[in-house]
Amino acid sequence: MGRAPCCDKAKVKRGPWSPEEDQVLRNHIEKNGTGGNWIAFPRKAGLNRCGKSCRLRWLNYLRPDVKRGGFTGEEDDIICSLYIQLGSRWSIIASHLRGRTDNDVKNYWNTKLKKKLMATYPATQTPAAAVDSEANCIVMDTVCSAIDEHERHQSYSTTFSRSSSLMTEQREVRSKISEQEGPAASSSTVTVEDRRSSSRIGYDSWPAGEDDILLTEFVDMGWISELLGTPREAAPPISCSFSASEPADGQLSS
DNA sequence: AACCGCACCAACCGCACAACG
DNA sequence: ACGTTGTGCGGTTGGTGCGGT
Repeated sequence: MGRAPCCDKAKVKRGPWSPEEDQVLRNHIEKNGTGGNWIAFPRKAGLNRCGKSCRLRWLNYLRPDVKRGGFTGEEDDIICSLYIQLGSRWSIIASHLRGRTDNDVKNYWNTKLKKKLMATYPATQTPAAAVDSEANCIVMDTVCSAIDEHERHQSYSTTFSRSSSLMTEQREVRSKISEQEGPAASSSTVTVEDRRSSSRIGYDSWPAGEDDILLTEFVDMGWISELLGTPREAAPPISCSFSASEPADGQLSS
Protein backbone atom coordinates (compact mmCIF):
# COMPACT_ATOMS: atom_id res chain seq x y z
CA MET A 1 0.00 0.00 0.00
CA GLY A 2 1.36 3.38 -0.96
CA ARG A 3 1.38 6.38 1.33
CA ALA A 4 -1.70 8.56 1.63
CA PRO A 5 -1.76 11.61 -0.65
CA CYS A 6 -0.96 14.93 1.02
CA CYS A 7 -4.36 16.37 0.08
CA ASP A 8 -7.58 15.49 -1.71
CA LYS A 9 -6.73 16.39 -5.27
CA ALA A 10 -10.41 16.38 -6.25
CA LYS A 11 -11.20 19.13 -3.75
CA VAL A 12 -8.25 21.49 -4.06
CA LYS A 13 -7.83 23.95 -6.91
CA ARG A 14 -5.12 23.17 -9.41
CA GLY A 15 -3.51 24.93 -12.32
CA PRO A 16 -2.30 28.51 -12.66
CA TRP A 17 -2.52 30.81 -9.65
CA SER A 18 -4.73 33.87 -9.80
CA PRO A 19 -3.46 37.29 -8.64
CA GLU A 20 -5.93 37.07 -5.75
CA GLU A 21 -4.51 33.75 -4.58
CA ASP A 22 -0.99 35.14 -4.86
CA GLN A 23 -2.00 38.08 -2.70
CA VAL A 24 -3.56 35.85 -0.04
CA LEU A 25 -0.47 33.67 0.08
CA ARG A 26 1.90 36.64 0.20
CA ASN A 27 -0.11 38.45 2.87
CA HIS A 28 -0.32 35.39 5.08
CA ILE A 29 3.41 34.70 4.91
CA GLU A 30 4.29 38.34 5.52
CA LYS A 31 2.11 38.37 8.63
CA ASN A 32 2.61 34.84 9.98
CA GLY A 33 5.46 33.21 8.11
CA THR A 34 5.04 29.79 6.62
CA GLY A 35 4.29 28.29 10.02
CA GLY A 36 6.78 25.51 9.43
CA ASN A 37 4.10 23.23 8.03
CA TRP A 38 3.16 23.56 4.39
CA ILE A 39 0.51 20.86 4.57
CA ALA A 40 -1.43 22.88 7.13
CA PHE A 41 -0.60 26.18 5.44
CA PRO A 42 -3.49 26.44 2.93
CA ARG A 43 -6.09 25.82 5.63
CA LYS A 44 -4.58 28.51 7.87
CA ALA A 45 -4.21 30.96 5.00
CA GLY A 46 -7.67 30.28 3.62
CA LEU A 47 -6.45 28.92 0.31
CA ASN A 48 -8.10 26.05 -1.49
CA ARG A 49 -4.76 24.69 -2.64
CA CYS A 50 -2.47 21.77 -1.94
CA GLY A 51 0.26 22.62 0.57
CA LYS A 52 2.93 21.53 -1.86
CA SER A 53 1.48 23.83 -4.47
CA CYS A 54 1.62 26.75 -2.00
CA ARG A 55 5.21 25.98 -1.16
CA LEU A 56 6.20 25.81 -4.81
CA ARG A 57 4.38 29.02 -5.67
CA TRP A 58 6.12 30.85 -2.84
CA LEU A 59 9.60 29.48 -3.42
CA ASN A 60 9.61 29.73 -7.20
CA TYR A 61 7.60 32.84 -7.83
CA LEU A 62 6.41 34.98 -4.95
CA ARG A 63 9.48 35.10 -2.72
CA PRO A 64 10.71 38.71 -2.72
CA ASP A 65 14.29 37.78 -3.61
CA VAL A 66 13.39 35.75 -6.69
CA LYS A 67 15.18 37.19 -9.69
CA ARG A 68 13.26 37.44 -12.95
CA GLY A 69 14.61 38.01 -16.43
CA GLY A 70 17.27 36.51 -18.65
CA PHE A 71 20.41 34.76 -17.48
CA THR A 72 23.75 36.51 -17.88
CA GLY A 73 26.86 35.07 -19.46
CA GLU A 74 28.38 34.76 -16.03
CA GLU A 75 25.39 32.75 -14.85
CA ASP A 76 25.74 30.55 -17.95
CA ASP A 77 29.31 29.83 -16.95
CA ILE A 78 28.36 28.96 -13.41
CA ILE A 79 25.55 26.66 -14.49
CA CYS A 80 27.72 24.86 -17.04
CA SER A 81 30.58 24.52 -14.62
CA LEU A 82 28.42 23.17 -11.83
CA TYR A 83 26.46 20.89 -14.15
CA ILE A 84 29.75 19.37 -15.25
CA GLN A 85 30.71 18.77 -11.65
CA LEU A 86 27.38 17.82 -10.14
CA GLY A 87 25.02 16.76 -12.88
CA SER A 88 21.35 17.64 -12.50
CA ARG A 89 21.58 18.75 -8.88
CA TRP A 90 19.49 21.80 -9.66
CA SER A 91 18.91 22.94 -6.12
CA ILE A 92 22.64 23.02 -5.43
CA ILE A 93 23.37 24.76 -8.73
CA ALA A 94 20.65 27.31 -8.03
CA SER A 95 22.11 27.98 -4.60
CA HIS A 96 25.18 29.39 -6.35
CA LEU A 97 23.08 31.88 -8.30
CA ARG A 98 21.57 34.67 -6.25
CA GLY A 99 17.83 34.88 -6.73
CA ARG A 100 17.51 31.92 -9.09
CA THR A 101 15.40 28.91 -8.25
CA ASP A 102 16.10 25.29 -9.06
CA ASN A 103 13.09 25.30 -11.37
CA ASP A 104 14.43 28.35 -13.21
CA VAL A 105 17.86 26.81 -13.67
CA LYS A 106 16.44 23.47 -14.71
CA ASN A 107 14.14 25.05 -17.30
CA TYR A 108 16.91 27.27 -18.59
CA TRP A 109 19.30 24.37 -18.99
CA ASN A 110 16.74 22.10 -20.66
CA THR A 111 15.35 24.69 -23.06
CA LYS A 112 18.36 26.80 -23.95
CA LEU A 113 21.75 26.11 -22.49
CA LYS A 114 21.97 22.43 -23.37
CA LYS A 115 20.84 23.09 -26.93
CA LYS A 116 23.37 25.83 -27.36
CA LEU A 117 26.21 23.59 -26.29
CA MET A 118 24.99 20.66 -28.36
CA ALA A 119 24.62 22.85 -31.44
CA THR A 120 28.07 24.30 -30.99
CA TYR A 121 29.71 20.92 -30.60
CA PRO A 122 28.20 18.36 -32.96
CA ALA A 123 29.70 14.95 -32.35
CA THR A 124 31.84 15.01 -35.51
CA GLN A 125 33.50 18.32 -34.79
CA THR A 126 36.79 18.64 -33.01
CA PRO A 127 36.59 21.65 -30.75
CA ALA A 128 39.27 24.22 -31.45
CA ALA A 129 39.57 24.99 -27.79
CA ALA A 130 40.58 21.44 -27.13
CA VAL A 131 43.40 21.62 -29.65
CA ASP A 132 44.87 24.65 -27.98
CA SER A 133 44.66 23.70 -24.40
CA GLU A 134 44.70 20.44 -22.53
CA ALA A 135 42.83 22.16 -19.79
CA ASN A 136 39.97 22.78 -22.15
CA CYS A 137 40.26 19.23 -23.44
CA ILE A 138 39.46 17.98 -20.02
CA VAL A 139 36.51 20.27 -19.60
CA MET A 140 35.18 19.41 -23.02
CA ASP A 141 35.33 15.73 -22.33
CA THR A 142 33.44 16.16 -19.13
CA VAL A 143 30.83 18.37 -20.75
CA CYS A 144 30.24 15.80 -23.44
CA SER A 145 29.87 12.96 -21.04
CA ALA A 146 27.56 15.05 -18.91
CA ILE A 147 25.34 16.05 -21.80
CA ASP A 148 25.12 12.67 -23.39
CA GLU A 149 27.07 9.99 -21.65
CA HIS A 150 26.75 7.40 -24.38
CA GLU A 151 27.13 9.02 -27.78
CA ARG A 152 29.21 12.06 -27.02
CA HIS A 153 31.62 10.50 -24.61
CA GLN A 154 32.37 7.72 -27.06
CA SER A 155 32.90 10.20 -29.84
CA TYR A 156 35.57 11.96 -27.89
CA SER A 157 36.94 9.19 -25.80
CA THR A 158 39.98 8.60 -28.00
CA THR A 159 40.94 12.20 -28.28
CA PHE A 160 40.28 13.06 -24.69
CA SER A 161 41.01 9.89 -22.84
CA ARG A 162 43.32 11.87 -20.61
CA SER A 163 40.60 13.14 -18.35
CA SER A 164 39.15 9.68 -17.80
CA SER A 165 42.51 8.24 -16.89
CA LEU A 166 43.15 11.20 -14.66
CA MET A 167 39.92 10.65 -12.78
CA THR A 168 40.75 6.98 -12.39
CA GLU A 169 44.20 7.83 -11.18
CA GLN A 170 42.81 10.21 -8.58
CA ARG A 171 40.40 7.60 -7.31
CA GLU A 172 43.19 5.08 -7.01
CA VAL A 173 45.36 7.49 -5.06
CA ARG A 174 42.51 8.25 -2.75
CA SER A 175 41.78 4.59 -2.31
CA LYS A 176 45.41 3.90 -1.34
CA ILE A 177 45.40 6.72 1.16
CA SER A 178 42.17 5.39 2.65
CA GLU A 179 43.66 1.94 3.01
CA GLN A 180 46.73 3.25 4.80
CA GLU A 181 45.24 6.02 6.90
CA GLY A 182 41.58 5.08 7.21
CA PRO A 183 38.53 6.80 5.73
CA ALA A 184 38.82 9.88 7.92
CA ALA A 185 42.18 10.70 6.41
CA SER A 186 41.21 10.06 2.82
CA SER A 187 41.88 13.51 1.54
CA SER A 188 44.45 14.79 -0.89
CA THR A 189 45.28 17.84 -2.89
CA VAL A 190 45.69 18.32 -6.59
CA THR A 191 47.79 20.92 -8.31
CA VAL A 192 47.77 22.07 -11.92
CA GLU A 193 51.05 23.35 -13.29
CA ASP A 194 51.95 25.22 -16.41
CA ARG A 195 54.61 23.01 -17.95
CA ARG A 196 56.37 25.87 -19.69
CA SER A 197 56.94 27.99 -16.64
CA SER A 198 56.52 25.27 -14.00
CA SER A 199 54.30 27.69 -12.15
CA ARG A 200 51.25 26.50 -10.31
CA ILE A 201 48.07 27.73 -11.97
CA GLY A 202 45.48 25.71 -10.14
CA TYR A 203 45.07 24.02 -6.82
CA ASP A 204 42.36 22.27 -4.92
CA SER A 205 41.97 20.01 -1.98
CA TRP A 206 40.03 16.80 -1.97
CA PRO A 207 38.39 16.60 1.40
CA ALA A 208 37.49 13.40 3.13
CA GLY A 209 33.92 12.40 2.40
CA GLU A 210 33.81 13.89 -1.09
CA ASP A 211 32.89 11.35 -3.70
CA ASP A 212 34.69 12.90 -6.59
CA ILE A 213 37.34 15.42 -7.26
CA LEU A 214 36.12 18.54 -8.96
CA LEU A 215 38.60 18.88 -11.78
CA THR A 216 36.80 21.74 -13.44
CA GLU A 217 37.62 23.93 -10.47
CA PHE A 218 40.99 24.39 -12.05
CA VAL A 219 40.25 25.43 -15.53
CA ASP A 220 39.10 28.65 -17.04
CA MET A 221 35.46 28.29 -17.98
CA GLY A 222 35.53 31.40 -20.14
CA TRP A 223 35.44 29.34 -23.28
CA ILE A 224 31.88 28.38 -22.49
CA SER A 225 30.93 32.03 -22.64
CA GLU A 226 32.49 32.21 -26.07
CA LEU A 227 30.54 29.20 -27.25
CA LEU A 228 27.34 30.69 -26.02
CA GLY A 229 27.92 34.00 -27.70
CA THR A 230 28.87 36.00 -24.68
CA PRO A 231 32.54 36.63 -25.47
CA ARG A 232 35.11 37.36 -22.87
CA GLU A 233 38.86 37.42 -22.97
CA ALA A 234 40.10 34.06 -24.21
CA ALA A 235 42.32 32.03 -21.93
CA PRO A 236 45.85 31.57 -23.28
CA PRO A 237 46.81 28.06 -24.37
CA ILE A 238 48.25 26.25 -21.40
CA SER A 239 49.71 22.81 -20.99
CA CYS A 240 48.70 21.34 -17.70
CA SER A 241 49.96 18.52 -15.61
CA PHE A 242 47.73 17.14 -12.92
CA SER A 243 49.08 15.36 -9.91
CA ALA A 244 47.70 14.13 -6.68
CA SER A 245 49.80 15.16 -3.74
CA GLU A 246 49.70 15.33 0.00
CA PRO A 247 48.03 18.27 1.65
CA ALA A 248 50.27 21.16 2.62
CA ASP A 249 50.40 20.05 6.24
CA GLY A 250 51.93 16.76 5.15
CA GLN A 251 49.77 14.62 7.39
CA LEU A 252 49.20 11.95 4.80
CA SER A 253 51.53 9.57 3.12
CA SER A 254 50.86 8.37 -0.41
C1' DA B 1 -7.21 34.83 -40.87
C1' DA B 2 -6.45 30.23 -39.60
C1' DC B 3 -3.64 26.67 -38.60
C1' DC B 4 0.49 24.41 -37.06
C1' DG B 5 4.74 23.59 -34.73
C1' DC B 6 7.79 25.00 -31.46
C1' DA B 7 9.77 27.19 -27.31
C1' DC B 8 9.13 28.53 -22.90
C1' DC B 9 8.01 28.03 -18.19
C1' DA B 10 4.71 27.42 -14.34
C1' DA B 11 2.89 23.75 -12.11
C1' DC B 12 2.29 18.98 -11.03
C1' DC B 13 3.81 14.26 -9.81
C1' DG B 14 6.06 10.81 -7.45
C1' DC B 15 9.94 9.40 -5.04
C1' DA B 16 13.59 9.64 -1.44
C1' DC B 17 14.87 11.20 2.71
C1' DA B 18 14.65 13.42 7.22
C1' DA B 19 12.27 14.28 11.35
C1' DC B 20 9.51 12.84 14.82
C1' DG B 21 6.63 10.18 17.96
C1' DA C 1 13.72 0.09 15.75
C1' DC C 2 9.91 1.19 13.26
C1' DG C 3 6.03 3.52 11.12
C1' DT C 4 4.14 7.88 9.81
C1' DT C 5 4.29 12.37 8.05
C1' DG C 6 6.24 16.52 5.98
C1' DT C 7 9.67 18.39 2.97
C1' DG C 8 12.66 18.80 -0.89
C1' DC C 9 14.00 17.40 -5.18
C1' DG C 10 14.27 16.09 -10.15
C1' DG C 11 11.56 14.68 -14.00
C1' DT C 12 7.64 15.58 -16.63
C1' DT C 13 3.45 17.73 -18.30
C1' DG C 14 0.43 21.02 -20.14
C1' DG C 15 -0.98 25.79 -21.10
C1' DT C 16 0.32 29.86 -23.51
C1' DG C 17 2.38 32.79 -26.75
C1' DC C 18 4.77 33.50 -30.91
C1' DG C 19 6.53 32.94 -35.48
C1' DG C 20 6.10 30.71 -39.87
C1' DT C 21 3.24 29.05 -43.59
